[in-house]
Amino acid sequence: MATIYDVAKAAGVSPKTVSRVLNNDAPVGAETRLAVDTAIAALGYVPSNAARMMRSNKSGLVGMITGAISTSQEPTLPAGLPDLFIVQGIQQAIAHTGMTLMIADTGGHLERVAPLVQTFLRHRVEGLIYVAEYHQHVALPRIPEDTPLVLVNCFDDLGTPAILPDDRRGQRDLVTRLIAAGHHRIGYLTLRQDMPAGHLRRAGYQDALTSANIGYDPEVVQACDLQGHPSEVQLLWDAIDRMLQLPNPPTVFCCGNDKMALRVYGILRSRGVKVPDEISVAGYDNYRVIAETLYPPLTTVDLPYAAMGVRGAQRLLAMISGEGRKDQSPTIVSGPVYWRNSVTELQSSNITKLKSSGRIDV
Amino acid sequence: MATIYDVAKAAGVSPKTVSRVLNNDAPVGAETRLAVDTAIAALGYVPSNAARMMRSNKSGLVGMITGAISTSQEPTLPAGLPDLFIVQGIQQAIAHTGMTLMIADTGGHLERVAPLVQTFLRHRVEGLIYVAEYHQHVALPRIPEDTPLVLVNCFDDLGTPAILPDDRRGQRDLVTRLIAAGHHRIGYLTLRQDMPAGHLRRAGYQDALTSANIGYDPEVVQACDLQGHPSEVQLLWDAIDRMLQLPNPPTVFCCGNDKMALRVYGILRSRGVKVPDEISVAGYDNYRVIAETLYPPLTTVDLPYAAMGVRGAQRLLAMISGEGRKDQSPTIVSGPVYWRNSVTELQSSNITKLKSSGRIDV
DNA sequence: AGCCTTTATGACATCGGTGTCATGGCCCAT
DNA sequence: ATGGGCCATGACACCGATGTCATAAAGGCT
Repeated sequence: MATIYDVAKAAGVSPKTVSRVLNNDAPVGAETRLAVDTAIAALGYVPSNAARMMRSNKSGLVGMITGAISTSQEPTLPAGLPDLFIVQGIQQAIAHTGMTLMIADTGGHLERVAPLVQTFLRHRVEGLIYVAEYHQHVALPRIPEDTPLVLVNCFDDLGTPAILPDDRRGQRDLVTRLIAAGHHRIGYLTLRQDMPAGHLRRAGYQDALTSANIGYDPEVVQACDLQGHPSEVQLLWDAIDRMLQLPNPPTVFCCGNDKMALRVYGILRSRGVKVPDEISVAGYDNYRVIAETLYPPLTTVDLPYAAMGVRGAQRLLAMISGEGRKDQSPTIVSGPVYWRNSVTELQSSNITKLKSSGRIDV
Repeated sequence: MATIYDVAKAAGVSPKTVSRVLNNDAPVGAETRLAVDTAIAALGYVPSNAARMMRSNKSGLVGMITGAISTSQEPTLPAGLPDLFIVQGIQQAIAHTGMTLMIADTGGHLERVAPLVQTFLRHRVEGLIYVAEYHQHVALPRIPEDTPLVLVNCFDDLGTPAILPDDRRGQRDLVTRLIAAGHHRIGYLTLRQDMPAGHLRRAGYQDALTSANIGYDPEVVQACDLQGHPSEVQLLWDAIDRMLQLPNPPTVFCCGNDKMALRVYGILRSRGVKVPDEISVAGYDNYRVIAETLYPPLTTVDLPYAAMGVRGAQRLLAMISGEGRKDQSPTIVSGPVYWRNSVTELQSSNITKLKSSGRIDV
């Protein structure tokens, strides 16, 4: 690979002048510049970042560690990966500043984080981002104080800056919208309550009911998430059966996520129940392959993964440039409700009001 | 950040001795080694890859460029991203060798490839991988001869090493299996024929018919892919309607991909047709969120994305170490058929025979 | 004309590691 | 005792950029 010395020799100038042409940080004669540019092109010269870094101590690198591109082969784990939109968001925001993103994967093994951090530190990354595959609590090994770190889709006990989805608000917005559409009996098939997403979404469900003065009825709420375990379908089927046989059955099934909604479609139709004519269905995540492909398309709440990635990168970049290093408050990102045809409007009286509040997407 | 000189001073030895301890490339006295290790720990020293690279000219970096993590915001494009399993495979194989993966994204704009390559070259990557989001032909800008390049999920006219899915064989295997299960009238809702996947899969469908001495009937084959255009559902609906009303209707619908199969489930059930009791459905891709979540689970062909990633990385690593640099033949990776409950066995006479041939997964 | 500023360029040191070579003990076989 | 070989260590140059300083020519001002 050609070096700056080769270029200098070919152009008949000093290496320093070549450097000046490259960086445009000092005036260079037009003729000289031309000679240098010609030599660069002829030799196919590309400056070495390593050498540049030796002096400037700026690597232009950001490291990202994730379990999201899970390397694990265990089929028990969810294999969805829309969470990779987070990576997309980060990439986009990082590239925008001319920095380069290095990525590494833990394969779900937290003990692999430390060596990966070590590798990144060797490359003198200017910051680190840790991305979790779903909203969760994490305990990372300690990372040197002077390397900024941002957590995305997860949080820890140390007040490390975190970017989190606003599950509670999202679910509240959706249910509020359902109520506005005339649904006052809202079945809720929840995720596991020991996961932040499950717990927060359910809280949002209750928030919406409370605001609308609708009582919370445990009869129409049931956890149906066994994390992909085969008996999950049976559990769902039974829950739906039970709720439909109530004297006052739900007019809509609100599902813990879109994947569950996909199952619910299948179950309802297998029972000969029409969606949405006889019962409405809503999901959560705006997992597009499901939500947009289902027929009818699914009403759901956007899990703003791409935006979270962008915000995470932005927050990291700010920390790199010295801003807000001590700010420990998490950044909560909320996504809009996507209102599609899986939900029937039972009455449209007060929807206009909601729309003008700006929280509802059409 | 501490340097090797700081460590040397703290340990009372020369920098070179510290280097020897770090690399274990020459004998060091036990006492000295201890002193150095202590100093390293005390100072939190991490060697600089940049400095190391200056001498050795080995960066330990591999660059990956992709349109797969598409940055584009255009909702017209598919937003599925199981193709990111390719990234997972690559990451896994690269990490295994101790190298580090840098990634960049074109956002679907081919003209952004050149500057990204430039960035990678500055970091002196030892090889490059280009990943496409779906099986396609590409024309990349020229890349310096001495930097190995591997294409994954795409190919070009220059004989650049490529890793491709065996769409033809996959579809042939699936249809062969359908025929063995007694399905002799096989409806095929294809992808666009101008895309390699569409064309090859259809060829595989014909291969299987031919082998089984079943005539190809254009009446039961129809392209139903408008790449997410809204009228796609209508097109599918009409095609299904038409085929079901034939005097001799199909006993199974073979779909161009799993996403289409998901739609077909919805359409069939909306028409009151039971899957699989009244008609069977098969997909392609083994897009797990769909295939495993659908009820009943979908029979499909695995698109071996993770394996393709691994193979791509392996091929690149081989080229980096000088092997097979001139080999222009593409690596074709095939995935197994996943036989699930969406297909009814009309007759099971000769299935055992097929199973023992090893091509069928149970 | 004389001085100061600006422009254009080069010499040289430096960043943090590692390859090369040299050096001084020590052990062992002759 | 003595020369050869191994062990343990250090001095020094070098990788490829760039920051600092020096220098020379050109242009502007009094």
